Amino acid sequence: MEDLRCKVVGMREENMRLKTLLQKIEVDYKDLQRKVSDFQQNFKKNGSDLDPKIGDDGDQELVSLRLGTSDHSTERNGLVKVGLAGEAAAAARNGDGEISQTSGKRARVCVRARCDTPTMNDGCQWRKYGQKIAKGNPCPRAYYRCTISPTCPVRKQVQRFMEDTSILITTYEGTHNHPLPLSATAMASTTSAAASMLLSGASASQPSASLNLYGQPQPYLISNSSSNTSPTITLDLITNPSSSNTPFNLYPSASLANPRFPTTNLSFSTVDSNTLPASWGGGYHPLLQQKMFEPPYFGNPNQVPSQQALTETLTKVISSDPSFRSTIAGVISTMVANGSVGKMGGEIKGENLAAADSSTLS
DNA sequence: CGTTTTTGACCGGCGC
DNA sequence: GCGCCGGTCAAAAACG
Repeated sequence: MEDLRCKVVGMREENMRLKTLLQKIEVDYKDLQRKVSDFQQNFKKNGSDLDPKIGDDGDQELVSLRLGTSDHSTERNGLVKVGLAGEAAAAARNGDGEISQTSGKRARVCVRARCDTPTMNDGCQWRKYGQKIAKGNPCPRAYYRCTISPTCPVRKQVQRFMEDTSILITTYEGTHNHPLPLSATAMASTTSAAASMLLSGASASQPSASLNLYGQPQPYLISNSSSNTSPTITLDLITNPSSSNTPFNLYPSASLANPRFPTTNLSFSTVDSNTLPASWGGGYHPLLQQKMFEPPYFGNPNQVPSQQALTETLTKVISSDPSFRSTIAGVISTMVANGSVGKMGGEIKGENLAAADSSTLS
């Protein structure tokens, strides 16, 4: 009983912190947006070789900051239309059919995670349509397509990591052309934000862009072909015992350079948890799942003592890393746009997201 | 009986 | 041009 009261008090404090955090995110986002706007204007004035299509759509917002929500009008109507940003961003940039740097190749988001089940439950419905033994990895690679809509082009590849078969490597490709179930939105948001970040980096021909994540080679190569043919961003959700204390790492440069496209790696490993969320069924970013949206009655008791530390780390990460900020903003904006926040549990709706305004976040 | 999975065949891109 | 390889197709099998 006493324990429960402590937890409730803890949750309230947590909510207050998160509320503050969200306000800070919003302020940072606006600041970032302003900087991007300035950046674009400078480029226009200076006759830069940056893709002229960027920022031409009137609202002075970089595609990359849209975090993968491919259709604003749809979003405003309360439908969630999220997915990998590759096609959406490319389409936005190439409204007249102009070929961008991606050369028609879709951005891929590769999620590496520790998972016991054959596939990660990301909330979507998938139908397996093929399986292959890829060269260099004895573990078969399975091919799935989204079956929520018969016309949905989204595919995913699932393969076990050769050197540690408990690690599941899921590669998403394409953009959902239909509303997603609630449970699938956060994963799609996260991957779409990641893909947006990748494309925002890939679209810039100069390394000076503030969101540029260019040139972060993969520390592990899953197979050498997929990453060679498409720009790929890797979300690493695997605990790395040797990692530093920050749960969010941009991998330092490694020796495996991608010959054709940049590969960006984002690590969401935490020092506290040594398992990946067994299920993405909750549909949240693992960090968010643990820290923001997990109702106390579902909470893992083992995580309670470290919550404050994690919160502090999260705060530090968010305030220090614009890319992660973008990812979180993407998730939050999707939730807000979907009106789904309240369903996600706890006081997050009434208190924590009161300050969140979808029009400013999306 | 409808849906999903399995699995060999096929196709296209790429390197030599 | 040829062979290799990844990705997809589609018929058959399995499943619920």
